[in-house]
Amino acid sequence: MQIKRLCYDIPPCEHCTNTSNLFCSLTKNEKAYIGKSKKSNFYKKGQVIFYEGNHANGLFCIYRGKVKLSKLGENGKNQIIRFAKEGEVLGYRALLSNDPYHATAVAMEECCVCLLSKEHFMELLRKNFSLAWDAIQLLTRDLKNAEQHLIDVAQKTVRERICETLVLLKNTFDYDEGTTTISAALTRSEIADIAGTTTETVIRTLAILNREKLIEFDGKKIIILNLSKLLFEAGIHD
Amino acid sequence: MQIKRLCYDIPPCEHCTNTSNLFCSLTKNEKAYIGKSKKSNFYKKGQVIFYEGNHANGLFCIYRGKVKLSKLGENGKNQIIRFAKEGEVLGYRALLSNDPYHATAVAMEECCVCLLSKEHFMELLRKNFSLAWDAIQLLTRDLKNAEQHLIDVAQKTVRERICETLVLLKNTFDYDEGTTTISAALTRSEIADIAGTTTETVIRTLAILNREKLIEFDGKKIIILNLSKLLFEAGIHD
DNA sequence: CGTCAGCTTGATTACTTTCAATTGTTGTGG
DNA sequence: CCACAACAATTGAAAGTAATCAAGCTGACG
Repeated sequence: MQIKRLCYDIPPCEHCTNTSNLFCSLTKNEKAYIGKSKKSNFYKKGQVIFYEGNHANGLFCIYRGKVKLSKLGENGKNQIIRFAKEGEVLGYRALLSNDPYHATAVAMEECCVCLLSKEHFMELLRKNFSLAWDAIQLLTRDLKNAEQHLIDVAQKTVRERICETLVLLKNTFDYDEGTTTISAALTRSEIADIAGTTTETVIRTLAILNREKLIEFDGKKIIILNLSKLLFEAGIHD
Repeated sequence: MQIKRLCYDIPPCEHCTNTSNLFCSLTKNEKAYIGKSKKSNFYKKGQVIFYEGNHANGLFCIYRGKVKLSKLGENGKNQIIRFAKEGEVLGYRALLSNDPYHATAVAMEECCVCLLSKEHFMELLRKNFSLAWDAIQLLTRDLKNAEQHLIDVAQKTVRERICETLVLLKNTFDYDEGTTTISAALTRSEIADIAGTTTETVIRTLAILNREKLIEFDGKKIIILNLSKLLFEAGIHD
């Protein structure tokens, strides 16, 4: 039972070994303060951590696991906005702008997520410039990514977008130890929801990329055989 | 000569009548501080205020005029990211993340833009929580818009996107006094760069919308005849 | 008055989606 | 452990949508 294993050993925030991108510049005391009313929750694959449109009452910090953030279009179609993994925070945007959550967060695998109280977080934010600064850095990063993603979707062909999605998955989740197998196993329909296309087109395109020896399949997982060619095909020429 | 008229009367920041979305919570003294080394510049239609990729050495604050922010895709095609008008700031994202400008800013008409020194801004930011807070609010707003725009481009048809673009233009620039004529005159190719399509398709679609009595043309400008139907066609059902 | 940029229209082509049908996989309860 | 249900992947054919290419038009401006 993987869930049992996860239950062990969730340290208090001040001893958390995750290098959180939001709390990295806090002192031990500050971390302890923010974690005062920490609640750790477990989610199985597919379970929802929060729903788009619902009231935001806390900050989620991923202790273990991968999470996908998605948003519904007017027509009911899902669009995956971004991913988050160990050490990353969720829902900070909603807290900062005092809006409802703008996206739905779903566990992609067994997850352990800590919920930090809105009050403690906001309190510390007011007093601590470096926390506000880190929040700004996070926002600028997300904004940059969102704008880049926008241009990609608007201008690239489906094939390019799918190649780029594979690169994104590799960068976000890394390879399985010692291989070039992307460590996250997504469904074709999830890949479609990132690239902004349909399941069928993803299947056909992946089959072509496979025939072209750019990728290979290992069960549900995807092995990258030729990363540089994939980058080229994705229209990424840096 | 409109440019001559604009030259008159640019007040120091502490007496600026624009309700800036970034400086609204500053005191007079703080505004004076930030405006210490203010330089006001004039741009004619089509002139570039800053280029994507160039080093960011100051904060631009629009005193008069409208500006478009665009970004190049890998294939060289332009994508208009957003617009800005009187009172809005440009380039704050680059300053905050210490990156180069991520977009190119072009004057859409006669503009007067004040350049505030990076040092004074950053200095005040460090000392003044309410300024940092306003920056956070601005970032969350832009992020929300970017994500919404992403979903629109990814999921809507060209027709929906063009309808939505017209609504966006109306919301951003308002009508000409006492009419339903969108006050900004964009080229078809600019509209295409917002909606993520081609000039020809914009022309064809606008012609159809015209035939359907949703819009009308007044020279280069577009008159909205039926806003609620346009909203519906844009897939905006709030 | 010529030129240049923007606008318009038509015809063709390419790409993607949609629909439909089939097979494969996984997890659950009897 | 098997049967079954639910979900995921696959394949093919048909339909639609928008991009591309090519050509002519219009209006502003030096």
